[in-house]
Amino acid sequence: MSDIFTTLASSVRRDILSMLKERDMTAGEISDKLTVTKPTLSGHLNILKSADLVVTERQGTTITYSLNTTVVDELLANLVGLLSSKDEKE
Amino acid sequence: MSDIFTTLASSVRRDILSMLKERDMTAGEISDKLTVTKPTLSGHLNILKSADLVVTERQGTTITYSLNTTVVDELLANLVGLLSSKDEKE
DNA sequence: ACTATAATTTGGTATTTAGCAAAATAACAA
DNA sequence: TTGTTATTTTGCTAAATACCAAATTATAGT
Repeated sequence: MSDIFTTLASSVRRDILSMLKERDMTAGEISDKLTVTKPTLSGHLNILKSADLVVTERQGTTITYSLNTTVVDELLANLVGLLSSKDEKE
Repeated sequence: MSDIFTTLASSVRRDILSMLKERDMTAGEISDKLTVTKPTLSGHLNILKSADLVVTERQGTTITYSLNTTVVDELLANLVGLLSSKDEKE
């Protein structure tokens, strides 16, 4: 729960998540859409993977990244728990 | 929208938001509950204020902090927009 | 004006993070 | 095994962030 927020603190990583929300993509395809170099992108992908927000599957020389929808849904539930409510007194 | 995530990246700031979710508190009261020094806390409160997540009201020498519930609700809506859905094809 | 209390600002150091180029690894084909 | 493509790891520098102590501001009481 804790490091998910630091994971989301980067706009590059948020952009990646938005793209993967639409469709699965290889690292190269993601790289084509962003301005950072491939090594930099690879670092971001690693962070997303460590946070369990994405999963990977290798097909030959390419690696396809996809959203881990289960964890993303959990994250949203946690966010709502963190910030909403407060309705106890009114 | 962008810097709200960097604002939430700090556990100290998330703790402050959780506390303010329960009740309004002065800077001193918040400080009593946390391990950081007052100057450090003041910096965090400034960041929360700049992100429009909290509002302040001075009463004499004390300053009371409260959640800006309007903006917090907007934030939650944006988060859901960023991460959920993807249901277009299924 | 003087003192006390609450909170913030200033100035500085240390840790973390993001970024790149160059080198390395993985899978495959010839 | 040599070469090619896709991706990652390594090594490094620059920028951002967090933290604290000391100094400062703001308000109220005497």
